[in-house]
Amino acid sequence: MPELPEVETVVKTLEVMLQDAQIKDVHVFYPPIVGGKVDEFETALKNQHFNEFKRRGKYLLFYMDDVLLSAHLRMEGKFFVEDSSYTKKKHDHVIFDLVDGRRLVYSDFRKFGRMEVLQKDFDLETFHQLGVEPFDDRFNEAYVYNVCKNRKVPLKTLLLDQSFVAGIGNIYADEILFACKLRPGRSCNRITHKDASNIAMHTKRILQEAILAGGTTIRTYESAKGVHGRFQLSCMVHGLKECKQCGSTIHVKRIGGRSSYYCPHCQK
DNA sequence: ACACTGACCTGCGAGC
DNA sequence: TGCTCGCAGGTCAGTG
Repeated sequence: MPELPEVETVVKTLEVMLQDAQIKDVHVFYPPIVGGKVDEFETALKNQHFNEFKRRGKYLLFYMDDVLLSAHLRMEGKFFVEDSSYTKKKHDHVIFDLVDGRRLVYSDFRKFGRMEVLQKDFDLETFHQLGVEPFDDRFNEAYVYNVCKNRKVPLKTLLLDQSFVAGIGNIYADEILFACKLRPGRSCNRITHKDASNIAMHTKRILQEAILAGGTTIRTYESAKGVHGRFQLSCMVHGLKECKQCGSTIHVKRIGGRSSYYCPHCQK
């Protein structure tokens, strides 16, 4: 389940593998992935070079010669760089043939991922209603507190709201709230300035640590052909049965339609 | 404006 | 064994 740190790792890995590579041909096997406009998508990307690699929230951004290609992996989307002998597998939905003979393969067994071609000068500030980046200085105590005091949704729901802050998914939302000692179901408008400060601080810290964990494995990806962005983060609550800190039984509750893990003893 | 729900999709594990 | 059912995940359209 790629969240911000995984997307960051995938972008960095693809940058190493694909810098300056040129697309010779594009094959779309499942049209909804590109919004149904297959011809437009293929035509726009033919002969284009991969010039710059960026990330916005959980979106991958490829700056080409004349256009910007964005990709969202959703839950299961993966990019692989293969050689010319590669044959299409069942869950491959988009294949980019490169001029150097390699193939960039987009594989996604749930068909949830999406790609779109945009203008190069597309305003990323408002891209898909995305909010501030977690590492931006604007994501701070004052910002968190001011948004929270006007909202009544559970904190967990707010952290997953991409227009509040871009890039946090279900796993990190649970981990951030554990670090802040706040229950996921706590209403936004019932937090203190100190809580807001903790949310901003722990969000940055946890995402940064996860990026570093993912980053250390980039070399492995280079030798292998796959680009997974799969990092090993030791979770403190998400997916666990017992709290690592106090041994209490972890509770699982559905909040905002998602499974939310928390320790009833450590989180108030 | 905000809050909530269902659709999208497929593999897998639980229960019958 | 073989079937059905529900869950997992992020985003967005639709509804209240």
